[in-house]
Amino acid sequence: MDNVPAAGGGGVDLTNDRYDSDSNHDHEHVSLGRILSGKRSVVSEMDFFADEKPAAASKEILRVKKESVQNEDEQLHINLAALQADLVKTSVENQRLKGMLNQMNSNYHALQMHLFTYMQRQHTRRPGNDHTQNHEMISNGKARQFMDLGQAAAEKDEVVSIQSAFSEETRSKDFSIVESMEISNQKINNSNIDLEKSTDSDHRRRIVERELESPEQSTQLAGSKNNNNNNKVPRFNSSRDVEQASQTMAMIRKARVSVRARSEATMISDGCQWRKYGQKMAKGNPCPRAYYRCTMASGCPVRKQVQRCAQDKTILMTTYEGNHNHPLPVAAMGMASTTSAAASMLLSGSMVSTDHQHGLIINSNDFHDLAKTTHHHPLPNFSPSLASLSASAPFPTVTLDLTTHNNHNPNPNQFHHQQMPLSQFHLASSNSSILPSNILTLPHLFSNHQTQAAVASVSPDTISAATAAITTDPNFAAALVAAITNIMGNTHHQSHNNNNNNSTTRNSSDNKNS
DNA sequence: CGGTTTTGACCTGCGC
DNA sequence: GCGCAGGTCAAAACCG
Repeated sequence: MDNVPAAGGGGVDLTNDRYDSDSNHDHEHVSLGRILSGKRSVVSEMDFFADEKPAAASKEILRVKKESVQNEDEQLHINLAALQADLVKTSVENQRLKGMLNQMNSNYHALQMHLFTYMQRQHTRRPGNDHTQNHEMISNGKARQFMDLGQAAAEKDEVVSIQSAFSEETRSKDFSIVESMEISNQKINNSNIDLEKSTDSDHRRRIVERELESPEQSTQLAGSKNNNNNNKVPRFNSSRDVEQASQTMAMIRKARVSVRARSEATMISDGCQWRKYGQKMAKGNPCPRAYYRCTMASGCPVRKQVQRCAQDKTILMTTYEGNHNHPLPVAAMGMASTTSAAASMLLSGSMVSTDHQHGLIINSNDFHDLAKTTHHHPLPNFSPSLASLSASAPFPTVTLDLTTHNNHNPNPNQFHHQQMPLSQFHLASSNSSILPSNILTLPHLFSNHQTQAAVASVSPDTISAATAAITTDPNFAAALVAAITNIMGNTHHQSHNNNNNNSTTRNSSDNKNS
């Protein structure tokens, strides 16, 4: 290219002046043929002066060059048009997402404020209440309010109206998080109004019971926005339901977040300080399981278990349990929101609907909505490649499997072949030889290409840090409330069905340390 | 010397 | 009631 004189340039004029009188077309063709056939490998300025018909040749070169440039222009225009079309589509999608985000955001915060007010009121009405975490909740503001749902749930007959907003009925296909929050808001509102009028706890209890016994009223409270939701409003019309709700809340306190990630290290650093307090040989796994306790603050209840996968020893399984009772360091908080959003989305009944034939379906588009709604900042470059929710384990366990795409795959092109359809994917019993059979698998929550790339590039350390932070995120408990009540119905059925396949089934071997 | 790790003993829950 | 397995305790060892 550099060797070709510019069209209309001085070089061309110069050759024309010099060789204008000669018009040997054969020679011209020979020269052109040589040029076009590439036999003259380099068309330099020196070549033009040496040739008998450089002017004609250069014109032809210019013509060819011009055609080439035109072709490139056409190609550019096509690409530009495609880009512009993509931009328009993206813009439209952004507008739609913004609208959804705003709506969810406002509802979410309204619910937070109502719940906070409600629980604060309960706290102040019980002078003997020594719930330290309640105190923290009040002192730290709304950031911690959801962390205490578990404690609050101990007062089951007072919190049940909140629970009911996250009923199992959220499994219904068209039951959105916004609707759930609206119902919660209105029910909490109603409870607050009644409670303000009441002066004694018995009266308050009667009010809650009245609410439980009159689901139709609650339905009306949920508003007439969507009549189809009338039959989706929670119904706690028996003491058994209340007891079940109480059990659900107890489970929440025992909820776990588990992460599978590839790592050579014995324990991946997650920004927190841990002290090992035990090690055991677990059944069916030659690798010992290590038990760690958070030592960043005295009395922090968070514990974690670290164990290598029996089938693939490059996979490190880290399970977190409990909520930190202290602020997390930046290192641990960096990716917290995204992972928390993943857990929230996974657990949120609003995102999961029921296909009675195939199990649960989750809409991948909703993840980003919820992530932005609950965390108010762009997603870090972290996403779990696979998440699952154990329904039959003793404790509800969210498992984020980051090994599927966060592997050492030498061929990045295979990446895309592994992807599930972008819009929806089924949650079905896992046949994986690594994942426990009792864990419901949500294949790939994050299906856009950007997040796929992020998954491919994220480091195990970061993953672990993010997961540890899940347990500290105030939204996590809230999401658990929704999710566990959501899956309770399924849980009971599936736990019965899966009892014989439970991965925690014990064998007769003695794994005790000796 | 204080904090952490190791490791055998102990506790608890569950199934038979 | 017994055995098994998971989980925790706590004394000793280890480490910086």
